[in-house]
Amino acid sequence: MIDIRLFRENPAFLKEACRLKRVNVDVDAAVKLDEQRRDIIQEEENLQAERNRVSKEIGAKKKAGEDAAEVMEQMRKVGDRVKELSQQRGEIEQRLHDIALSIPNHPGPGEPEGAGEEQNVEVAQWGKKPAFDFEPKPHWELCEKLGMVDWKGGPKLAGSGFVLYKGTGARLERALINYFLDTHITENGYTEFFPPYLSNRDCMTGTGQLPKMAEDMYHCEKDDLFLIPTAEVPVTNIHRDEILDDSQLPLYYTAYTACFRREAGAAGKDTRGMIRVHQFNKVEMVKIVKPETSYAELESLRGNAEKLLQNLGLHYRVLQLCSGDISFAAAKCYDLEVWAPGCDKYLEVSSCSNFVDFQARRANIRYKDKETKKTVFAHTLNGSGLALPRAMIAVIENNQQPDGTIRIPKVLQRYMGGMEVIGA
RNA sequence: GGAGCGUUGUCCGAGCGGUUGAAGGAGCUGGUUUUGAAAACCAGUGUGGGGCAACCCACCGGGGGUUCGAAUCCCUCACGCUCCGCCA
Repeated sequence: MIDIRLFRENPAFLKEACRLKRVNVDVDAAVKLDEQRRDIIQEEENLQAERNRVSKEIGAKKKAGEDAAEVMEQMRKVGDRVKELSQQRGEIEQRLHDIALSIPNHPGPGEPEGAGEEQNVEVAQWGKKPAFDFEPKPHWELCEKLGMVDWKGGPKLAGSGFVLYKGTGARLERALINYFLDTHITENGYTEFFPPYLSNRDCMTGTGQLPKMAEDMYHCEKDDLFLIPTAEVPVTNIHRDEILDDSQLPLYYTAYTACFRREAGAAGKDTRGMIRVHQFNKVEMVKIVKPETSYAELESLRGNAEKLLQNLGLHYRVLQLCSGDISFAAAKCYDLEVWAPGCDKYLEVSSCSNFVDFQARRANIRYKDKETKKTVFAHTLNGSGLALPRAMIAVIENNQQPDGTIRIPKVLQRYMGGMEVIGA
């Protein structure tokens, strides 16, 4: 959430954020509401102060055995008026809050401006597209032939957009998850968590999925719980409503979870294979850091994700997202896209974002700064490291051989019981 | 699902309906003492909001109510603990 003080201090900044993120919000209406709110507060608090003062006098009078009926009647009227004002204020604050929640985070200075993905800027590349002396096949054919996925099973069990991995397919998925997690906890200094897959409304609002993304999430009405669309939600919310000690920061957390997305607006896109599905696996990295370090932390976070692709020997490119393509809550974002020769396109396997204080403000994650002795909002970041099944697709399609077998990258072999080739 | 108990500041923990923003600890910060450290002693130390300011207001799990006045009484919801039932 944006700082509501900005409604009176710098509404232009908020309008700019909306314009850059291509979001339409009536900032001027909020500015007016904010003024009304302050007027009411003034009157309300004056009356409360009066009531507090007189009430003490009533106490004193009664103790002295004097009659206080008249002033008590007066104060009853004051109380009624306060109640009235407080109700008015409540309504205004609700509307103000709704508007505040719908204002996106301002992209940091120097972010490329643009309307959509066409304006994203490629900032790095690693490796190159592998050369095949045969026509590389798409993963759905390879998986079918090797019995790695039961393509009928997912739809039969849950519906289209669900995948039933099988045999070496299931094991390869698990190998990638373990490889990613182990790397983060042994080499990159992250602490592993294994959170619930359902989160409550407070968590969803804290990280910014609600109210905007409600349509994209699976919701259990009876319990008012949401299936998490990413581990970012539970992991970032671990410290919701807490004041951390300065010495605890930075916090590096990682978690594997399944992720659930209704993909409400994506009908017809990537329907073939398992590029876009309703349930997928992902290892996520989350950082909670001091403000002055967050942009540097974003670079190292991105480095952690990139290293995984490098060790798998997969060619990828890094995009810096333009203002219109950065997510609602983020200030700066890199996407890592891995090359998939069978699909003949780049696939997004990681999105690394700096949210600065936007999520922290919503989720109320603060820390006590030792130097200034102030309680301030922390900065939060997160990034995939990495998202399945796209990483799996890349491994399969890049390592295929003319006979349809698949070489297993060196770093994964120990997780596959020493297996070197699938289908040999 | 039923019954009982509980939820107070960074943490632990008191709290009769009126001067309690909240006793007492712990922690933290500063000071005295010490060759230095520890200990001891003294002082300070919550969050949010309104106002140029003096200052004022709100906050004792969330929401509502009673009252001139609520951390304290009532209702309700959430969470936690204990016991019972049910299931694994």
